[in-house]
Amino acid sequence: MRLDRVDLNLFVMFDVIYSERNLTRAAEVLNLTQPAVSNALNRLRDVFDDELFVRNPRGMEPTPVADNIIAQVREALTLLNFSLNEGAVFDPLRTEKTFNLSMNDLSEFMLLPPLLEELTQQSSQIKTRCYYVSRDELVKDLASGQLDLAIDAPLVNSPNLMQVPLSSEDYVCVVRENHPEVKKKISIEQYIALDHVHVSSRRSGAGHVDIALQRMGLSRSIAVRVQHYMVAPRIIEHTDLAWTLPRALARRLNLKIVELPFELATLDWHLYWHKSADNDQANRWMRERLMAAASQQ
DNA sequence: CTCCATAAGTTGGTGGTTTT
DNA sequence: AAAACCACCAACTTATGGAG
Repeated sequence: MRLDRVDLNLFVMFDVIYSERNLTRAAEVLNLTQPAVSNALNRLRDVFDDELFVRNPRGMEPTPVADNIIAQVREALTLLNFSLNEGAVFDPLRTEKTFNLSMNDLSEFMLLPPLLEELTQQSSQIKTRCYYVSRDELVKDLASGQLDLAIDAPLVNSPNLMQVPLSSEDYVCVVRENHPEVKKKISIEQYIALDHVHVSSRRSGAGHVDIALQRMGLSRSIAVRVQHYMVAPRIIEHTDLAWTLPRALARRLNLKIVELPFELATLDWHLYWHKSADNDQANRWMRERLMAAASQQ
């Protein structure tokens, strides 16, 4: 078999199938339908004259032949990928690329203004599209290239994802100015006595604050639970509710800030990208911009 | 029920031929 | 030599069958 008779894309598929051990998931990563991958695998089976993957309860398990060639295939793909990015020098001033970023509304609020300010100052043609992708879809979307980067809590783990800590914020409590009970400081008893706003993208389950309180044998009353950070400030303005939030956000609101009367772990955000984008100049450039934006807080 | 394979139909790209 | 045309084929899609 000669190389010029083989579709080199089949090796890309081989790499993904080997990682996923599942043709349906491999298809999602490759942005194809399941039968397309099934057919491609058949073509690859012809090339190697071997089954390459056999179905069993653990998924599509590689044959010894597949195990033998995977390392070389990956090495070759890495080299090809590298030469591809070498050739294309990324010029942020000329590229019209659209970056797709997954982040929640808090990250959007905190990071987009400094990021976009810098982009416009450089009169760059780069466009940004932000939408939140849930954690179970994140790895797939980053792998397929639908997403370039994601910002999330340090919970997402996958061998193919790269990550770097982006920011770390301690929490404070806010109430409206002229709140009848809360003055400059509050005790833990006062904190518990207040009714609270809680922000969480999940529909139920204990949050950060409540887990910390539980450890001390305490609990608080949550009057309203909402999914987005940016609705809470207006709720606080119009009620006597309290809200526990990252300090960097609190500083940007016209609300009374009081220090928490108990220890609470920081809120950490990580930046995620797929390992195939690690050497990509555009991706690397945007990572640096986001890290710079995060450090300006 | 989940996941892979196959069938049938569609489409976009390639190479060969003819026309300008 | 370039452009226009055409026929073919590979690889995709959707729909469906069938194995574990």
